[in-house]
Amino acid sequence: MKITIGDVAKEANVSKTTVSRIVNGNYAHTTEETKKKVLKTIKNLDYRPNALAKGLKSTTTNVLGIVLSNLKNPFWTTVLEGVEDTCRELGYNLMICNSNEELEIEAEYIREFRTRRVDGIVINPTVQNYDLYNNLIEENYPLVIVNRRIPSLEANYVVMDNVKGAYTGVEHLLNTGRKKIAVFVYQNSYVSNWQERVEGYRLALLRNGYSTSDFRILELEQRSERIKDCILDYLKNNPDIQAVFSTNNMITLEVLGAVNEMGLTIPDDLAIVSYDETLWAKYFNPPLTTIRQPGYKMGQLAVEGLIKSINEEKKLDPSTIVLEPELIIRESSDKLQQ
Amino acid sequence: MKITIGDVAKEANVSKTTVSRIVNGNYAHTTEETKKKVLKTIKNLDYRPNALAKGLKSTTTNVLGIVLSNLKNPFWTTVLEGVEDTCRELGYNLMICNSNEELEIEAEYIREFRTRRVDGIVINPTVQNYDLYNNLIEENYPLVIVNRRIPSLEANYVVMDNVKGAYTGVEHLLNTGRKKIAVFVYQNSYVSNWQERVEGYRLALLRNGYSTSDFRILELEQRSERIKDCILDYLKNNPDIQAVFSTNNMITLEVLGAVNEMGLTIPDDLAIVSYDETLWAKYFNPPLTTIRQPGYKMGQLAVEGLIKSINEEKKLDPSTIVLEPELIIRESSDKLQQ
DNA sequence: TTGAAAGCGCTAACAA
DNA sequence: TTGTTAGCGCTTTCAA
Repeated sequence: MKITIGDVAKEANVSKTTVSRIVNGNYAHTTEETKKKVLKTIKNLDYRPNALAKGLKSTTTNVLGIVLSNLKNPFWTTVLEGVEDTCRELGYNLMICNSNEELEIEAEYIREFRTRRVDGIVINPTVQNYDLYNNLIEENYPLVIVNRRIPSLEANYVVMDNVKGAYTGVEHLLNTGRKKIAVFVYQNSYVSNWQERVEGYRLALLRNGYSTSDFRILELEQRSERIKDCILDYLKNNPDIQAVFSTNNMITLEVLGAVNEMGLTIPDDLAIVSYDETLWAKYFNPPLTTIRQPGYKMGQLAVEGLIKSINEEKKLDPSTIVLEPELIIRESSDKLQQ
Repeated sequence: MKITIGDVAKEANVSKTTVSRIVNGNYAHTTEETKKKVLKTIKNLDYRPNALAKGLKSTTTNVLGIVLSNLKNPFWTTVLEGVEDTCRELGYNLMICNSNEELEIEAEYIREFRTRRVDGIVINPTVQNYDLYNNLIEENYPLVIVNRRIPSLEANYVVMDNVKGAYTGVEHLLNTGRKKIAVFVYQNSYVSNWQERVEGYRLALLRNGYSTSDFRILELEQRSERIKDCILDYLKNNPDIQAVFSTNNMITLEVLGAVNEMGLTIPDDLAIVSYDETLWAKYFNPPLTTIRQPGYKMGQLAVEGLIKSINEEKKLDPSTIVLEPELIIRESSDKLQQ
């Protein structure tokens, strides 16, 4: 039924070795004539090499695995695009899975990737499976961790400068005349990003003459259905707030919902700066000021680094790449009119 | 270095056969004692079966491939979620790639999937590689086509009822008092969906007492940077238009941009109904009336059908599943005030 | 209940 | 330049 390398060899009257060489573009040991002959029979028989057999023999599959934690957030779609494009360019295929922030699923998928002998793994970790990540690194399994840092784990990272992003956003709000600024953030002690963004907020206030008593921090429960209600309560109880710095694009949507419901005007009643540039941000009325993260670039660099460490003979020193976010100023944070 | 089934066998003083049976949960031929012994050594040695070797032998990989055409559109993220979850539930892993609507890339990826012996393929086709799809079907390669129909190709489809979705949306606009309704659509003669949505628009007008002379159809170039300009021109040249039926969520965003720029008020100056419910639709001001497509369900049914046809001995008759869209009414199409 | 042995399709060291 | 041969790690038939 299936055409194998043996069928081609027989048909072309050469050995399997010769066919193998030609299939793999290794023409150095072959006359032009046999090359042509073999190429022709390959075409005639519509021969397709079996990647499983090849992988079994060569212990390399040219497949990479990626573990994401949330498919809904469009930021990850951008990262995935970068990953996918780069894989294609460099001749790799991609296995994808979604841990949905659950430890067990993450562990199961990593195990699965190893069983399938993927050449390397890109992961946005739940952060909580420390032994799992550590194990991978100890066994020298090619791995790049993206977006989140894992405390005290030496590894290859591609992450964003979250402190700087938040700092820039909050300072912009101060510069446009806001004095009472709140930050909205998910509570999750494992994810460094969110703490870093709050840290950026704190720093911006402190370095601009404010004190810790000016901090206004609202922590929200990520999985909750009641996020908008929490935001409504908060805004009603703190009518002096002039601006919200939102650390996540899903939170931003809920803020906008709450603002609509309260009949507030943006930016006069409340200015908004939001993390993550999205497809829709510039189409809102008024358009949203956002902090754009280079997600595509993150995906690209992760794959490039991964493939580099796959190809390297000896273990490389772990490296951390930090990417810079960029503030995109739009009308949701226009200068305050006095 | 790597632990193989042989290492386990040696360590446990049994044959490879016995280990193989136990690894695969086949305990029928084994005493409780050897089972325990083997299970223990597997754990001790941290043995991981090699999926490549297994696949080579059993000619089945438990991997599915999916070819998407556009990662940016959040509709596809939803579909992907359905696909991913269902794969996980049914014990399959997923390879993903993005054709980006390009024929050559689509063909290359399909070839790659076959080389890797994925057990089946889910595809949102560019529609233009007819021979490629036909070839797959002739060779009885498990395949499910989602979202788009390919003319005169008998295959397994999971698609949406686009005529009905558009019909419902346009009729809703008529019912709320609009008489001059335009439809905005991408021009692409290959994609049935868009033609079907225009068809739904036409039908809704005709069945409600309008004639072909009332049709207002704006075709837009998908890859163009000038979409908003085209929309602006159109709206300025046709000031009598009371409502826009947008067949795509990206077009909708451009319409909103144009509306903001012209200073029009929604829904009084212009009502909007848009294809595809999105994360952001309900947070706009005013919230958008949309047509929700069951993308998650589409992904789920595609995978379930695919696995069914993988497991079936004899070839099943091709089946087409049509999913129903749902109109979500919000303020962007509020009743017209006279 | 257990195991020996053949072979899945391919690669590569070595020989010719 | 070309081919022979020995596996890669696993499953499975058949025999013990």
